[in-house]
Amino acid sequence: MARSPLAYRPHNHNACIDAALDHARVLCQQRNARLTAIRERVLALVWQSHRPLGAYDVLAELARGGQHAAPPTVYRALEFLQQHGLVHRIASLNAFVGCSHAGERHRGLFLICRRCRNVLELTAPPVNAAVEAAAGDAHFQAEDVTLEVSGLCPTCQTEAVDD
Amino acid sequence: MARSPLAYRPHNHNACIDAALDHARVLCQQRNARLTAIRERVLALVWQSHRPLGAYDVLAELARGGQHAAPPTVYRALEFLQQHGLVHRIASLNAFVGCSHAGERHRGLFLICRRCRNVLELTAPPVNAAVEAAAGDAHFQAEDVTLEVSGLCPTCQTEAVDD
DNA sequence: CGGGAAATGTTATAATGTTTCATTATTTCC
DNA sequence: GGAAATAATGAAACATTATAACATTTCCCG
Repeated sequence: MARSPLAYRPHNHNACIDAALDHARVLCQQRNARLTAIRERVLALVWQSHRPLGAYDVLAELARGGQHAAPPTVYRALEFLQQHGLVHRIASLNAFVGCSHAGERHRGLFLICRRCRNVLELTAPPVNAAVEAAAGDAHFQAEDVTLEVSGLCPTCQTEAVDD
Repeated sequence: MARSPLAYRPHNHNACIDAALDHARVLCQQRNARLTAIRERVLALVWQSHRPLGAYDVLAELARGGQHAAPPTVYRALEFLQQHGLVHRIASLNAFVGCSHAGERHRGLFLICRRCRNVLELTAPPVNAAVEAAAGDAHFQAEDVTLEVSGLCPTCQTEAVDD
């Protein structure tokens, strides 16, 4: 049997964070975008886990680190990170998650476990093709796609009692 | 060339509303669900157009009709309507739209025009199949799917200057 | 170094959604 | 029909998420 995706298994998550930060630094340098201290800090916080983090959770984490900030600061940082494809907003949760395909130009599909709340981001070309086709049939010009699937991850299926 | 979908064209919209209300009444009767005055009123308001309506918009419309109501009233009505598949919540807009496939047990796909804000609901089995397949590959047990496509509807494509 | 753009700080407020408890309506069952 | 149980609504307060507006600082570039 295949192993569960990384996001759903225990793993050395510091490696995830470091990789994401390194990647972000490179990307921003290439684009002449300024990955300032706050932006980097917010990115690190979002990557603290594979669970989406609300803007006010980020705020609270900043405060825990002794860094006072007001909502606009966090929203601005998140907006920057989104624009550069470093985080995604999960509309169904009003929360943000690190992008695991940063820089790749992709259309993400998110598998959100309702039990452990971990999120796995997939790139599924057949899904995108099918969506494009459906939109095309309706003569609709697609720009952005929000595709979020809620359910149970492999780990939680085995123990879910239906909570 | 095929005509645009109904939602994007001028049409006798009162017919939409009436059909939706009739359909809702029948469905609720079959299910022993109580389509109370408020619920029916909210459903009618949501169907006022093919544009999603926010909960507070519904509230304002109720007020315009002389009917005082507090937020929970509206949220409760919307929740009931959702549970019975009579309206859908559009997560990316925090708003609600009438379901055009009420009672059919379906998984909707929403085409949201960013210019005129009309929404067309589609049922696209190939899309659902592709999503299921992608989730299955990740051993993920899908329950709910949020699939919202933002872009330009046929009508607005011809005149969109990029606003 | 100085001028301009970008980023951040700060305060206030808007928009969206929920909790809680009281009250009223509706069904059920004798 | 009438009492008990259940479902629905009313009402007030509050929690959460997001933005507006304007002042200040930082950074880049010449």
